[in-house]
Amino acid sequence: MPATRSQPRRPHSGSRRDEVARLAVLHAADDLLVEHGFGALTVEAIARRAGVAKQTIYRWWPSKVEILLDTLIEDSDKHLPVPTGKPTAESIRGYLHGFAQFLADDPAGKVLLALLAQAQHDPDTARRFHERYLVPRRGQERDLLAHAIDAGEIAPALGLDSVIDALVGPIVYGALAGSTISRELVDTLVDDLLRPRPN
Amino acid sequence: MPATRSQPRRPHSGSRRDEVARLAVLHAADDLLVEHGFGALTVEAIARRAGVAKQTIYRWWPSKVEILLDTLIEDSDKHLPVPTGKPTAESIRGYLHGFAQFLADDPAGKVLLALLAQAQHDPDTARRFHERYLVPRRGQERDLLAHAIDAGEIAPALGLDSVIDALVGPIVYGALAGSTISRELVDTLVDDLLRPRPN
Amino acid sequence: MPATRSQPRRPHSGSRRDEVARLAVLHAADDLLVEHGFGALTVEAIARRAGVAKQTIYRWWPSKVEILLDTLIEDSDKHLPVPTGKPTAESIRGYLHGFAQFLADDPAGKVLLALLAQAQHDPDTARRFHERYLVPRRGQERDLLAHAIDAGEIAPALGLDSVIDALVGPIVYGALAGSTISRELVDTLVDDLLRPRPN
Amino acid sequence: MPATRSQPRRPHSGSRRDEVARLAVLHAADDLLVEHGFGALTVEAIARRAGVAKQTIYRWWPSKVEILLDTLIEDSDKHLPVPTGKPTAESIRGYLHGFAQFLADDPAGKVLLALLAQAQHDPDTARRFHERYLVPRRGQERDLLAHAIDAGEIAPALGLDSVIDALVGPIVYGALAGSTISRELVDTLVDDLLRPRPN
DNA sequence: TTGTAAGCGAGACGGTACGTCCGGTCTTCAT
DNA sequence: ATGAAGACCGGACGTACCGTCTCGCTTACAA
Repeated sequence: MPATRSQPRRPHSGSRRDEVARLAVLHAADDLLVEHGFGALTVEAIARRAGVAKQTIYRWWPSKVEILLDTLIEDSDKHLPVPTGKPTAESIRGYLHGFAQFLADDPAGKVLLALLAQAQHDPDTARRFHERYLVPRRGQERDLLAHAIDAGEIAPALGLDSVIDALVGPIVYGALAGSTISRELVDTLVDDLLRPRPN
Repeated sequence: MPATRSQPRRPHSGSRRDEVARLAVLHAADDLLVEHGFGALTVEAIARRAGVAKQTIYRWWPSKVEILLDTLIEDSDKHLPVPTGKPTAESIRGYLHGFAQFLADDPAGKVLLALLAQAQHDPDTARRFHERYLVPRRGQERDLLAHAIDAGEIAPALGLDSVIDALVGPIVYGALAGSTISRELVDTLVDDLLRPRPN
Repeated sequence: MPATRSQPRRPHSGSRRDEVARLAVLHAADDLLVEHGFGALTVEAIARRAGVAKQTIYRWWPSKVEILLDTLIEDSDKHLPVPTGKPTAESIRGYLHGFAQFLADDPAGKVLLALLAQAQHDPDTARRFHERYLVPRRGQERDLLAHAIDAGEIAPALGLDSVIDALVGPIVYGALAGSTISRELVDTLVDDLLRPRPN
Repeated sequence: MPATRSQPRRPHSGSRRDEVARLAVLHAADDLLVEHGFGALTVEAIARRAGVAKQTIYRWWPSKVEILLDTLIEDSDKHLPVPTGKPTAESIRGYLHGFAQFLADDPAGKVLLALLAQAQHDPDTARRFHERYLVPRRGQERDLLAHAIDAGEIAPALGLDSVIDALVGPIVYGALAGSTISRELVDTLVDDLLRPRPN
């Protein structure tokens, strides 16, 4: 019986979705993941931390994975946009360095890794992670490379998807395995795979 | 009345560790993982499937992750040995193709992916997975490359770990993301990263 | 195209209490109780069944118990009035037989039993049930007997409340326990307790 | 993470049912009912109060009603046995007075009333309450009266069940309605219904 | 004629309890 | 000593209602 609570009880928004609650959930999930890992990321803990009823979470998200997808999509568009300006080899290189740093340092990078991991454990997660994140981002990346090819900036010997796998794979794998990917490695990959010497 | 002892009831061994039970647990874990995914891989389910008491599992393995590690190490040494004979660029290429196929088709490959995933969720898993699998195998792979360099078969421009990350990363990432890594991609990586043209 | 207004949508009444909604709630509560028992009698279910917003219920009734009290009082005055005409032993006997039948067959009888039951679980219900139902009715019954005594129709050996308890108790208890009270029992009680033979 | 608990953790009993836990549950249920009413009698509260896991309750009792039935049967056999010795009118009278007091003062009396109430709300409760309590006890009471008739101690004008309803009904109804049944009422009922004057 | 005030259906909100599942620890008993 | 069996505490799951609230609409009455 928590009758001693004196503060005036944040009024809720009525019959429209409560944006405050929505953000509280997203941030609580993010924080819990970063602070205590995916294992501690239970719906109950999120609700507790966000100061929100469990039902409010279940009303809007079918699973905690969708919560993470929401935060990942927002943050990844914000912190790691795929370059859209004039496509140069340098902008691609910069994007890849940014990606490595995103995975290593940004909370949203942990979210990405957690989702990629959870996708191995649960087919539904895999499907949704592909639909909502991997496929759209892969599309943007393909565009980036295609435009750079059109502009004559790069001339990869492999198909677009293969090149992207070859560039992104080591970065992601390094983050998963806990090793740090050297800047040199990324640079070498860019040099070797995107601008094969013409001879 | 001959039927009082209705079924033969495999007798257990008394005071030595029961090898039958050990194998039953390993196989049950493997089967459950392949058939129903990591999410269905509970200790209770393993015990049920193996026809073994839960306590028998906890007596010998501190967690289900160690069970998977046991199966992974046995199977991976058996199905995907790191080449130890005369080191050639071709044997390395063969090893990488074998690795891709191992991840795609072999049940033990699913175990590897599951452990790599679980390592993202749980620091203990990460530590043990590194200690027992990643580090030893990385050591063998480093030896492989070092011997090939000594033999003049390859001449990578990057450090050993970076090269391995660059070669293995795309394969693992492809398996994680569900895409199929083309043989061509592996070949190109081998060509570009291990035998840079001397120009 | 006459069908744009697909269903007529009963308009509500504006700034006065909506009598249609009031009756819908009372009937919904009654029906739910009879059809699915008190356990299914939730405010949400009543609102759903009555086609009424939950808030409309909470605006007018402090609890579902008050809804039941409203229906009980209306129905019990209508279906089981305490006789007020010339008081005879026979009218008392008839009232008791009517009471037994009311409990056994009338939906409002189920409401009475449910409230008597709920009063055991919740002191507020007990208080309100006494105030609004038991006490007034007991008063009418006491008047009935008092007038019959004045008229020389009966001569009970016990106080009024005790006699009423002795007459009504078995009927109620029979209904609660699910047994059927025989007409003979009621008749015997009336004979023995109201008209003790003078010798 | 309640890691500060210093007390040595009552060890549990292994693969046999834990009698300590069983009694803790029964007493917790009883206490909660008496102290805070049936409304506060949730399975979670019982578990909390008994210091027992919820699952331990669900393992042994299908519902909280069965818990109450267990306590009622034990206590009611102990505190209010149906007389079995030489059957006299006086022993019957004593039993009825004891019954009135049991309902008014004994915690187990509250349990009986709560179950009788809950039986009105839920058919399953009704069925089990009849099977496990009402029917057996009614059988004993019928035996008591039958023996007393055989012994010439009483000579009721009604059938056994009707007599019992007439005697017990007012007592139970009084307890339900919160009124106190006078000793005089019980005595009068015994006199009038069991020993009709022979004229 | 037009505020304005109240009632209305709808439904989101913070909570509590439900009954189930599994984790990891413990004890008993047969082998 | 080992292993099968299974009870135990703990705690998360996803659902159902609770009682409160705000929204946008409709209607009736008063200015």
